Amino acid sequence: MIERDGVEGLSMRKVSAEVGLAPTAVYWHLGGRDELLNAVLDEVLGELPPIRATGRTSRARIGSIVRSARRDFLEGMPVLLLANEVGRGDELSYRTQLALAEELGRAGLDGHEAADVLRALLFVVGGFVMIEEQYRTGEADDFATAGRWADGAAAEVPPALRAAMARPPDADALFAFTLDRLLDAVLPPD
Amino acid sequence: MIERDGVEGLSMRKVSAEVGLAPTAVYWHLGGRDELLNAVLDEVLGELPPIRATGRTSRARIGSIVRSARRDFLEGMPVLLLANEVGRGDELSYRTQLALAEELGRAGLDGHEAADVLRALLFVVGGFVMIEEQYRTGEADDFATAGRWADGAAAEVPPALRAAMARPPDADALFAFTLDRLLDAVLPPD
DNA sequence: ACCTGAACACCGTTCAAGT
DNA sequence: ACCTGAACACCGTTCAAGT
Repeated sequence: MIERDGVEGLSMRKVSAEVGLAPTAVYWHLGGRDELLNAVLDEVLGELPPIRATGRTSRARIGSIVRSARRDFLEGMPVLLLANEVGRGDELSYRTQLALAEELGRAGLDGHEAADVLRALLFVVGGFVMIEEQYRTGEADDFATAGRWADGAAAEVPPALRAAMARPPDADALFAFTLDRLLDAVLPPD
Repeated sequence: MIERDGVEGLSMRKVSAEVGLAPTAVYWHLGGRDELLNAVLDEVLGELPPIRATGRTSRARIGSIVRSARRDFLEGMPVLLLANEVGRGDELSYRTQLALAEELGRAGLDGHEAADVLRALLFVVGGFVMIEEQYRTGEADDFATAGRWADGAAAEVPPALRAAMARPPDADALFAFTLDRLLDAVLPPD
C-alpha cells in the first residue's frame, strides 16, 4: 500500500478494510498509525540484502558503494520517505555506513576525518536523492527557472552558461560529476 | 500560520476562520488549497532580498554565496517545505543560481562545466538542508545508528572511526568540510 | 483476548441557495 | 459579485460494549 500510494496514502481505515476488520481493531493490535508505520519499517529493514563493493582500487570500491546506495534509495523511495516520516532515516543507511567505513579504513583514513568523509558522502547521496524526488514528483513545468535562464535576464552571466542553465539538469550525470570531484578532494592520493 | 505549524498545519477551515468567513468563501476567491499555497509562495518570493557575495577572491565569494544560501534555507524552512510541496523549489533558489553564475563566470568557468559546478553546489546545499531538517524534526533518539557504532559490531572498522561515528554529527562543521573539499575539486586553481 | 459501533474532532471540496 | 449551509467523502483516535 505504501509502495503504491506513498506513506501519506496509507490510512488506518483502508488498512483495516484490506484486512477485513473494523478500523479500531488495528488500534488494539498496534496502538496507532505511528506504531503501524514503525512496524512496517522494521519488517523492511530486516529484509535488506547486504552491500557489496565492486572494483579493484579502494576509490573504485567506495564509488561503487555510494552509487549503489543512490540506486537503492531511488528504487525504494516510498521506503525512504517512510523512514524519514518516522524519524529513522539514518537506520536505512546504516548498512551503507558500515560498508563505507570498512572501505575508508582500507583506504588509510581513520578517526574524525574518516567520519567526516563518510558523512559527507552520505549527505550528498541523501541530498541528491531527496532533490531528485522533488523533481520526479513535480509536473512538467516543474523546472520553472529554465525559462528565466532562456529569457534575456542575467546580463552579467556568460551566454554559454546561460544556455546550459536553460536546459534541465541530467541528474545521473550531475551525480557522477559531483561524486567524482568529491572523491578527488576527499580521498588520500594513490 | 505556515511559519507556526508548517504547510501541513494549514487548513482551509482554519484560514477561513481566521478571516471570519465560511470555509467555502476561500474557494470562491482562490479555487482551492493548492492555489492558496501558490499565492502565499508568490508573495514570499516577491519579498526576497537580493543576494550579495562577500570576500576578495572568487573562491571566497562563491563560498559566501553557498553558505548564505544554506543559512537562508535553514532560517526559512517552512517556506522551503512550502515551495517543495507545490513543486516550485527551484524558484526559491533562483537568486542563488544567478549570483553563483555571475561569480563562476568571473572565476573563468563557462558553459556546460560551469552549469555542472553550479548545480552540484546547489544540490549539495539543498540536500544538506533537507537532511538537517530531518534531524531537527526527529526526537532525541533520532540518531539511532550512534548506538550501533558504540556497540562492538563492525569488527572490520578501525576503532577511532567507530568512536567518531558513535558521536552525532555536527552539521555546521560537516557542511563547511564538504563545501571546502568540493570547491577545491571544482574551481580552477588560483 | 479480540473485535465492533458509535462517537468526536478534524480534513478538502462541491453546489445549490441566498443577498 | 460575494458569501453561506448543507452535504459528501474522507481522516485518526477513543471508549464503552459485546463475545
